[in-house]
Order: sequence, then C-alpha cells, then structure tokens
Amino acid sequence: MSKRIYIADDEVNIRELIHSFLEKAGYEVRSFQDGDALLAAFYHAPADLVVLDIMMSGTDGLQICNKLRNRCSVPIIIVSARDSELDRITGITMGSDDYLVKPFSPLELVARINGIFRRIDLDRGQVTQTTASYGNITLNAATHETICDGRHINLTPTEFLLLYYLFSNSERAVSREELLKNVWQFEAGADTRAADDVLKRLRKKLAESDVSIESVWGYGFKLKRKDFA
Amino acid sequence: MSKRIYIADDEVNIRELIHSFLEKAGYEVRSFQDGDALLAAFYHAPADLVVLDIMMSGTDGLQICNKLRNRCSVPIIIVSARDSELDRITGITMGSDDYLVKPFSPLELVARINGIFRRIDLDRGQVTQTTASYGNITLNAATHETICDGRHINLTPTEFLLLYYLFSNSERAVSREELLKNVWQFEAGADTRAADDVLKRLRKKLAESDVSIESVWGYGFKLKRKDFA
DNA sequence: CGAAACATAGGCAAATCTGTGGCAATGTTT
DNA sequence: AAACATTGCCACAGATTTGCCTATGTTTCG
Repeated sequence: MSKRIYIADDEVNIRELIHSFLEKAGYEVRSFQDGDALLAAFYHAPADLVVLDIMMSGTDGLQICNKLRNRCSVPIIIVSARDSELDRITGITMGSDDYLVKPFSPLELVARINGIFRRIDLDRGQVTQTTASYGNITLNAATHETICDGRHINLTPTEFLLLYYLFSNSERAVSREELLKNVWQFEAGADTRAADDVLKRLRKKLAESDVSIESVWGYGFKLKRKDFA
Repeated sequence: MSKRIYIADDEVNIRELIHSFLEKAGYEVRSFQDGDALLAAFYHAPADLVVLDIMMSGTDGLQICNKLRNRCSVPIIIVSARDSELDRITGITMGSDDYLVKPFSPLELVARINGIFRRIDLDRGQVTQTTASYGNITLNAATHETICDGRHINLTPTEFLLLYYLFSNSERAVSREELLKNVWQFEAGADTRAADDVLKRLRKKLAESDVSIESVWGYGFKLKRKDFA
C-alpha cells in the first residue's frame, strides 16, 4: 500500500515541486499552506511521514514538529532556508529525523525519505518477500492481489495458487500430476482434468498480459513471455 | 546500557575528534584506520551504529556499507569530503542512514546519531504502542477508544480486538483462521463464522469512515482506504 | 492419410462462500 | 426485576467458484 506524505510549505513553487517529485516516487502526497492546516489534517487522518518548512505563517515548523512528536512517532523532515550549525542541530534535537537546507535537490529529499522508510522496515525486521513476478504480472501472496501493469486482475483462490506455483517454477515445465499434488494436495493418480480447467480460465484472464501459459504436449505446462519472438 | 559506535576514517585527526565527541555524548566508541578493520571487528562483536568515511585505504566506505547492509540492519552514517548531489544520493540509496559532508560539525554528527537512535526507539515503541491508525481512524488500546475524524465510535470489546488486529496487519490479507486464533484464541479448525458476524457489525459502524474492510474471496479480509480509486 | 491421443472452449450445475436479518443465550446495568 | 448490550448461531438469498461433460480443434504416429 502506498505511503502517505504530508507537506507544509508556504512557498507555492517549492510545495508543488516537492509534491510532484514525491508523487513520481510513488507516494500519496497532500500539501498544505501552513503547519496548522497540516496538523488539522493529520489529526483527521495520520500520514506516514511529514515534511515541514520552518518559516511559515502561523505556527512555525519547529513547534509543529514538537506537537507531532508529542503525539506520535511519525517521521519528520524539516526543510529550511536557514542554514547554520545551530539551526540544524536544533531541528534534529527537537525531534525531526532529518534537516535539509534550501535550496535542496528534490531527488535528495526523495532518497532521504526512502532511507527513512527503509530504516523503519529494517527495524521492523520485515524482510519477508511475498511477491512473485513474471513478465508484467506480479502476484502478492500477502494481499492475495494480482497486478498487471498497475491494473488489478481478479483471480479466484485456485487460480491464484496455481499461477503462483507456475511463477515459482517459471524456468521449467510443470506436470499435471505435480500441479494436482501441490495446488490441490491430491495424492498422485487422481485422474482429473481440474488443472486444465483452471488453466483455461487463467489464460482467458491473462489474455491481455505479457504472460502466456504454453502447454507441453503429453506432460503439462510452462510459462512464456509473449513478446519473445 | 550504553550504545557502541564504530568509526572508520583514515585521517587520524578527524577520527580522534569524532571519537572524543561521541564519548562525551555517552557512547562507547571504537575507531579504526580503515573499513576492513572495522568490518573484522564488527563480525567479532557488532556495533549499534557505524560511521564510515568514503575515501579510505583498502575497501572504500560504500562497499563496506554494502557488506554491512547485506548482513544486518545496523545504522550507518557516511562522512565524506566529496560533496555533490549525486554523492549524497548514492550514499543514502546504497543503504546509509545519513550522509555528512566534511568538514562537518561534530555536534551535528552527535545530534544526527542521537536522532537515529531516537527513530529506532520510536519504531520499537510502536510495537507496544497503544495506538494504531489507518485512514482516518485511530484506535487507542490503552483506553479502548476509537476515534474517527475526532468523533468517537463505540466499539464492543470483540469488535475492538478484531479491528486492532486488522490495523496491526493492514498491509496484508488476514485469513479467518488467523482471526479466530488471534482474536478468539480458538485453535484452528473451529467451524464458526463468528468472525463474519463481528465483521458485519464493524462494517456497519465504519460505514461513515475512510476505512473499508474488503473480503478476499475464499480466504479472509483486508483493510482498504475508500478514497483509493 | 487416418486414427488415436491429447488439448481447448463453452456451457452447466453442484458446491462453496459471503452478507443479511433475526434470534436466543449470556452477562451487565439500571 | 426489567431493560440493555454483547455475541454467537442459524437460515436464507445471491454471488462466485469449480469440476465435469461435450463438442471441437490439434498433434502424434503408424
């Protein structure tokens, strides 16, 4: 799920610059003219990270930072035109996670934001990879979602399991028996065309995608990318 | 317990400067002439944070950073005489938590190190933190209060537990069995649709909110924000 | 070439899953 | 004691899934 970032800066140019860069980086962004507006929105629905200018009309960035910090552990980045050692140290000591001096590179901001999220992930120790990809399709085992070029494909449980198994063994052909054993947990010997049926439906749903499921005559199936001539 | 910090820098003056400042700040410090020595010591006894110069004899700082990152989640700060946007972005993207340009203020380094440890503490606290948020809803485990847009929502104990569990696992789909096990503490296999019942009531109560509880066919449930197209 | 084996597509119906409203058992408050 | 809240269960309806069946291609092999 995409992370939500709130920005407060009273210079409209900077605000929109940051906004567009962060959106391009895949975040959901909302920007605000001043800290009080941000704070109100945050109370309404918390963000995953906050970018604050120090010099704003109304409550200044440091105070906003303080209020947020008292309330929760949301990561905060302060951006400011003021550049002195003392300013930077104050900003960080007051509770912000980083302090950038204007003019700063939007790309650096993005990198630092990514870094903060990475730090949080590392601390959480969540390194479990739950996705499998092939061609332009990605399966997410954690959410049971199937994405093709950003679009959502609706797969039934059996279809999902079968495709996931194929994705996990994309480099080789898979036999029907193997599918029945691993997807259906049947014991070998079951004489059923069930796998063919699911495959039939999968092919229909994946028609628009990059991925095709070739049949290996007399054996089973194997994944292949369509654009491979 | 005092935290242990390792420093690698081949300029002896800088090394000792940093060393003394960090010790004054209450950390246990060991410094090394180059990255390889630091790495060897780290394998022997890991540190809580590492400060790396980029330009060192032997393996350079970025590579050391990489090796450490592959191995564990220790926080890393890179210090370097090279100052360009690209250098900073590369450093952070490669896995460091911060990038400081020489000459830097030792006090700022200390402040940033404190900041990183604070971030880790905040994240750790999060696990046992009393509040969980999703969309515009915040659950407070301590008071069993549920707030949506500042308004109060009245949840029964079971509803609260279930929603709290969903909030804590908002990034993935949760199966019925898992819910029964964790919310009801039933052992698996209980054939009950109690979860569906609570979900039914929850959905009704959350109808006005940002949050919707989607069902994952044949599996369980997953949180989703409504304003997401 | 022709037959047999295998694979695919469409349709169908049984089985499964999910949401809803109602209801009763239990415990709690007034 | 009566009103209330909570919560699990049931039955029903609607939707979805899925295995099978049949008809129709496609490949292999004698």
